[in-house]
Amino acid sequence: MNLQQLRFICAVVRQNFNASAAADSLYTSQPGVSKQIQLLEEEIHVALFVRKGKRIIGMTPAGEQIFTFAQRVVGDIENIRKVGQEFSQGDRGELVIATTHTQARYSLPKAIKTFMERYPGVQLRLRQGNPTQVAEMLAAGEADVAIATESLNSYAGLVALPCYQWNRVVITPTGHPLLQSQPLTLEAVAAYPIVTYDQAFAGRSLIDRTFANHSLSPNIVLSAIDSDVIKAYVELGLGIGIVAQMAYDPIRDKKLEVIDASHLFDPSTTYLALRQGTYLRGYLYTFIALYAPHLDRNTVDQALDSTMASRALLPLPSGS
Amino acid sequence: MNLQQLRFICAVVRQNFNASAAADSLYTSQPGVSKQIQLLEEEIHVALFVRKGKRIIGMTPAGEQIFTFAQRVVGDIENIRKVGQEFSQGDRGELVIATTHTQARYSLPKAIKTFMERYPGVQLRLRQGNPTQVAEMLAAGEADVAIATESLNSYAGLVALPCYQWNRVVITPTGHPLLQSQPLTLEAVAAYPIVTYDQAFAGRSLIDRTFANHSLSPNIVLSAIDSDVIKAYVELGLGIGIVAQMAYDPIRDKKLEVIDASHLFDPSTTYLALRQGTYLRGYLYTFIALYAPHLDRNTVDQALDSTMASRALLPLPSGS
DNA sequence: ACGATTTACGACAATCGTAACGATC
DNA sequence: GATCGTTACGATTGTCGTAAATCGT
Repeated sequence: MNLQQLRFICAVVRQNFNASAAADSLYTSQPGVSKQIQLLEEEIHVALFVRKGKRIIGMTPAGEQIFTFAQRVVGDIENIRKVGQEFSQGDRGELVIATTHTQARYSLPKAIKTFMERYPGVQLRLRQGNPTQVAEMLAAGEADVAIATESLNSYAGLVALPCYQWNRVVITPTGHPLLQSQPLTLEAVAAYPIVTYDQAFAGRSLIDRTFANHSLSPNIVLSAIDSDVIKAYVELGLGIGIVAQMAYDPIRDKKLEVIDASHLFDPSTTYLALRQGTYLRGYLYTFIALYAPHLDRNTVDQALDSTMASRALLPLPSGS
Repeated sequence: MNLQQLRFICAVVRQNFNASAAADSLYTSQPGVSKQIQLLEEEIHVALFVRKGKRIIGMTPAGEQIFTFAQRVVGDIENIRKVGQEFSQGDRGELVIATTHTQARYSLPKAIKTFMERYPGVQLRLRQGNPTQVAEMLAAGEADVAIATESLNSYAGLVALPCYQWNRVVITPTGHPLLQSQPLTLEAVAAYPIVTYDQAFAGRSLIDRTFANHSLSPNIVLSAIDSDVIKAYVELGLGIGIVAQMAYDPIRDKKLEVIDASHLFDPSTTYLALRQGTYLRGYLYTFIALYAPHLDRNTVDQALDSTMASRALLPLPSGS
């Protein structure tokens, strides 16, 4: 048995049972992948993959069980590498943050700036996507940490930590009639065409729910992935915008006016997620503390361990 | 990086930082072990072991962290092997039970007999030792399951499941004066020389505690590891015996008389322990259910997982 | 001086990639 | 016919064990 063989298994599964794609993803030849998998199957006398003729189309039950172990092994090898880097070159390395546009653009810059000054040897990479993609990147090991407002809680193998709460503002072109209605009500907002976030982004589901709870059917004329696009279309007069408060910049956004809407919507919470069972580089703790000061090293460790704690002894059965 | 390298690391640690012993335990040459470890250290640019000159005397902090991961990897490789065996030859294999003499002699035979009839292809091995050794055998992966009355709860990485409760009897040579004292009291027992279990065996600590709680200092003239030895010396008239009830056999032990002592001592519980994170062969579940019928497969799985369950989300800090 | 570790070296085995073949959609 | 997987083969690399050298107790 081999590490390579286990890596190949994981890659083939992750590439939807396509051995060629798996080979590409590991920068090796496809025959090598096939052969190693065959060798392993031969060694343990069990078929791991279901083949239809020569095509791999799925896993056997044994394969599924073995896959879970193989995954953990591959992850642990990665962990060992990270420990090595941590001790050999503590403040050099790579930090990959998977996040959404809004976080990358508005909530992260400050922490990232401080971090880069303190760790000039760390290469920072931002990988953007929608919250689901962000969670998947983290789960697949393509990122060290994920930051997003939705979808991070439900993923198995990930631990989500609350970072901060935020609420929304309504933005309008200058001189918009909505600016007169004081105080702002949901009904007033729903009377105008609305531009806001795409489904599954930045608490869009909460916006929908809020309107629905008041039996309102807002006219959402345009939905976009990021706050900047929304602002641009609001500037063009296509409608009023509902965006995260942090996305409004009074200096930059001179052509927009802002009305606080925190009394209309429940606050949303932005989470930071980590993969369970992974070794965290020292500078990652630092970064997390910079971004969310209440998440110090102990708190983070505890949260990651809390899933492993709480040993429960079974009670004795009533009979002798 | 290599599986072999990780195995070597684990072996060296387990052999108290003796590379030669590690090599022997893995049936390979000692230079090979040294070389592979050096190669790994070179690859990750970190010393794993602390050397005094050429002698390995301990681990570096990095080494300790890596060791924990290496251990898990080695365990998972073993798990993969077991899954393979389970699916390729479900009712063939090996079952190693680490247990104490009393369990092996008096509580296990019935379950083992039934088990062997049902699984003629499984090689059963009983490994005996004192409760601490039993726990260590299990933790080291030298046994699949451990059964003992003490010391199984405190071990990290092991999960202990209660099997059954039992109490003690006093045994005497025929015609012993103690047989007249009805009902039996602790004071009466303490008046005679006593033969019972060795320290750390079969609830000996509970016996000591019970006497101590009554401010009695029993005269324990002989302590032995197993019930049979105790019975032999009681037959010789060296004293009265305190043994587990199950160890008294009215047919075999014709030269002994028995007095129930369950009103004098609190019951003891015999536990069955498993290593966390190990794949359990199907027949092991069967065996456990034969031995302790309330421990069915689901119950066991749940107990093994319960340490991993209970995800807890941290509360938000009070300030936004 | 002995036990233990590292270094050196040679034989062997395993792995990898290219090329050709077979099957499937 | 294009994609995907297996087979075949040669070059390279890595691994393992013996023998010798080195270090520390």
